Amino acid sequence: MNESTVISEEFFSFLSGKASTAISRRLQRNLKEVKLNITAEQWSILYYLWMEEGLTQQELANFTFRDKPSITRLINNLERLGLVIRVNDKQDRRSNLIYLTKDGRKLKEAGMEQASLTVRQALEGVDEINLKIAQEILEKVFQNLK
Amino acid sequence: MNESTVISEEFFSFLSGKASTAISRRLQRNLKEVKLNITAEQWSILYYLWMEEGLTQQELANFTFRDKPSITRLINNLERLGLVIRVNDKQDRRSNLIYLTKDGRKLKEAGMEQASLTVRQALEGVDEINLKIAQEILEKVFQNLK
DNA sequence: AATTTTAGGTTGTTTATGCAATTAAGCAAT
DNA sequence: ATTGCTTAATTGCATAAACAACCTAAAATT
Repeated sequence: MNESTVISEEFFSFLSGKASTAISRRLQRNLKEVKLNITAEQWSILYYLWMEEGLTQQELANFTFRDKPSITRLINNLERLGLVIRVNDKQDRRSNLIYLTKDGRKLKEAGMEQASLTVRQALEGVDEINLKIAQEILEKVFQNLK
Repeated sequence: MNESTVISEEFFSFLSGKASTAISRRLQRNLKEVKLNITAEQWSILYYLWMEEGLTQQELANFTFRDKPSITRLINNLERLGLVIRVNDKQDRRSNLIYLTKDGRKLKEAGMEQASLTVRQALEGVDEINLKIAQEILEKVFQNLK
């Protein structure tokens, strides 16, 4: 892209993240449809915990590309909902290790199913090869700016 | 995409909109760098007004894919900053037509320049053809879900 | 060992978001 | 003209975001 890049309407759409906004709204809706009363943001934290428990808040911040205060408050809310608990790390007393509660674990199946549904809905009619290209571009953009 | 779609890490990155988050954070930073004290979201409203004044709040909502309450509050803030004014539409008294103030118009050049800078930074080393593909995929995703 | 620097979390403040419910104006159709 | 439906905008409520400032513990320097 050269110096004289002009911002087009399409480009603006790209820049404004309309697609990802649409995805997260749809996820929210799909979660609600099966009575999972968690937000899309809470889902994104749970997702990493479903993969591996005992992550620190800092690790969650890195995974989800949010700042530390955002994670503090998301964990606060998830803790209030009884879905996760903070466990102080004996090795490094600055850190909290975040674990799922039984209730938190129980949401995994339905939570993943609704996410998978959301992805299917989002990608209907999307060519796999082009999708791969799009992912790479977005990854490149992210690397350029992070 | 078939029924058994598994959510991968990359995919999650796609879903979570890391790229667009990074873009809007960078835009924010770039605006600040030239002493433009507006948020990226405010910028996105001003962008459409710089293109055409006298849009209704509903039109701005459609353009920016936000709901009406969000626009109400963004306009409130922009009005408080003295950058826009609401003018009641004589033809349809339910509508507000949003106009830029002199100060609001003055921001156009610098505002567009910083956005353009942001885009250049985001797309460094990105192939134009693949970029086009990525845009199309995102547009398709948006159409699938909106 | 004492001091400085770095790292993990929290709190405060401002802004933004989504959804639901409301008000007021326009439109339709009897 | 009155009733009912739709549309534009606002308000209330809960959640989330970014940034700065802060606290405490760990690590690094001297």
